[in-house]
Amino acid sequence: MGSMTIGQVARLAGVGVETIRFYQRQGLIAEPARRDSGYRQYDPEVVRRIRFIRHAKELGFTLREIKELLDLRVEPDCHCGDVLEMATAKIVDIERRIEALDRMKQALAKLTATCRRRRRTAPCPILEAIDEIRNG
Amino acid sequence: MGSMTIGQVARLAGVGVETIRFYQRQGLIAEPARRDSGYRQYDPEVVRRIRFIRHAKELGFTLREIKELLDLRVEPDCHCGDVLEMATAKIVDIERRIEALDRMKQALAKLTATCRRRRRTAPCPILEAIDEIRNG
DNA sequence: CTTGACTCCGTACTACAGTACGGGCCGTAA
DNA sequence: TTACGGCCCGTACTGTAGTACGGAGTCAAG
Repeated sequence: MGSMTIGQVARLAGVGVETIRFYQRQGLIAEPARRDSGYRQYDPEVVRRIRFIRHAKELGFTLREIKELLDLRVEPDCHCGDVLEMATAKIVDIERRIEALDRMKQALAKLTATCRRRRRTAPCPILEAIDEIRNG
Repeated sequence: MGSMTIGQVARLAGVGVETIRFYQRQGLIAEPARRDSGYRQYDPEVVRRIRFIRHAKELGFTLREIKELLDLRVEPDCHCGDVLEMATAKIVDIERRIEALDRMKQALAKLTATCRRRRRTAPCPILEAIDEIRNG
């Protein structure tokens, strides 16, 4: 019973079948056992692993980084320091991205406000103003 | 005097020569005048246009959207409404991205904090916890 | 036992935004 | 005049993360 097809795993993990094959090729998921027919036989555990990948992606990690994370995980004693380092770097990265997005938002908000207030004859301030925006 | 080579434009605009050719192919920049030799002759105005593209990119617009923006700009009377609509949609989009990044950051921050506090024998909480994170 | 859904494989294709390549012409300074 | 850097062109390649395709074999229900 403890064995699932790729389609079952895909449905449970919330990804497509092709995505699983792709993750396999990328080394994010181990090559599973096979039936005589060649059909992949998955341990239900792999569902957790794919969800891990999904969530890590949502956390802003790339597949490459996720692979590193998963590889660390496999090592005998988990090198928490390495994980911590990656996570901390990722936080800094995320903060920078938030700041940049916030600047974008402020700039656009100001522009749309001006735009809504403008007189019929005035030029569109958004197009005029994008030139002025500096990032950082 | 009023005419520059592609290399000069590239330097002033802060992009590569190939990027300018690429923008040309994508219709973001008009095909410029040419010398007899075939060399592109740019009006310095194009530097502003490329900077516009760069800044719009920084504002989170894709090249496709930037093209629309630039095309709107060309139309006789600027349809500010359309621009406003795009900008407003972009603000909503940016807000969503900020929220997602903020959730990521909170999650990672909590994890690294736990990680730093953990006892030698405890499992690495980051790897353990990524499974638990839900995104909105 | 047949039908239809599922799975196999490798390859090719998608979008995005460039970046690189190679062979050949052009422009300018020494 | 020659050397060197700049520019021409089309095409191909990069990386990221998948998605699609097509022909063949397989599984399970009716």
